[in-house]
Amino acid sequence: MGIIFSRQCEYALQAILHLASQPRDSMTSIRELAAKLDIPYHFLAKILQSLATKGILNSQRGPAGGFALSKPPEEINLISVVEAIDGLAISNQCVLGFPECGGSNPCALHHQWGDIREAVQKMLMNKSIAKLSRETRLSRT
Amino acid sequence: MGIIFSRQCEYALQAILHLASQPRDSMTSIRELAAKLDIPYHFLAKILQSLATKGILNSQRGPAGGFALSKPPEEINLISVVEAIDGLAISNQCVLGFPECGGSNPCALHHQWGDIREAVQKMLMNKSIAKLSRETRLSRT
DNA sequence: GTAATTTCAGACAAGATAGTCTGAATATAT
DNA sequence: ATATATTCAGACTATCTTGTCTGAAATTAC
Ligand code: SF4
Ligand code: SF4
Repeated sequence: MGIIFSRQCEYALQAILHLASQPRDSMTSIRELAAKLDIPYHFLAKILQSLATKGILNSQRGPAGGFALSKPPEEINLISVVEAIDGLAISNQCVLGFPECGGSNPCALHHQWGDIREAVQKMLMNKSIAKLSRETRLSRT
Repeated sequence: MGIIFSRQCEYALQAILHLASQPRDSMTSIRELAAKLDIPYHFLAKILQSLATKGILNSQRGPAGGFALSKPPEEINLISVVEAIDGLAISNQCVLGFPECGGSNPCALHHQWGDIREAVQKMLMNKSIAKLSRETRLSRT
């Protein structure tokens, strides 16, 4: 697992970020993505397939086929990607791992963690792929 | 894995929290801790041993033996526990999982994630076990 | 000194996540 | 039609995390 997202989720974000930098009408193959991003081919394949069935990507078979964003990058925010791969545990579960404690009788950490969690969610919701891609291109070669 | 800390780390925090609620000079056995917190006995044993070798807990063998905090709970902050179990990855690694990117040419997420990361660290550093235990006792039964 | 109770140490098993492999289905180009 | 390039589907392996088991070493009580 990555630091906060699963490995799969990290790969998904990286891939989508790359797709956003490509011309909107073109398809990008797994082969190319895997090579550029240095992600295991077949592992990436599964992740992309999963994103396709969830409606985030379009897929096209055959030569010149591949994947592309299903919506303009302005309309895709990070949280929808995270949710598609990792689910919503990050929004609900307890940081300390206490089993029976939804927050009805919150401990000291709950509020402070709540603030942080909110910040994360806001960040993920407000950041569209478009924004992120634009800013990323500025700084990463 | 838990949501942000490993399962081990969650258990460690729970155990330490419980130890902080016990009289300072008494020892608490693994058996008792495992039962009260509903944590697998031998798994907890390893975690406590690990915390003992790292100097966070004292241990005592034989009947009436067990574990106790090595320092008054005011002097133990959460981050030292997290560091002992999970290491410092949370402080250093990239959220997106990009390999070669320590932040020298940061992407758009880096700064925002940086803010959040700082908030987490501040929270973990400022919250002593004593504080947390006190406030926890108020709200949990 | 013997029995009981505990931590300590390390091997082992189970489960989850990550990654690999093979082949079928589909689309394109010649 | 045939060859080629791709996604699609699913079984399989590897690795890491979590959890279990067994027995030794230490301490206390009698
Ligand atoms: S109140 Fe504390 S223990 Fe309960 S869910 Fe919130 S952070 Fe976890
Ligand atoms: S700049 Fe972006 S990609 Fe690089 S370490 Fe920071 S968050 Fe990760």
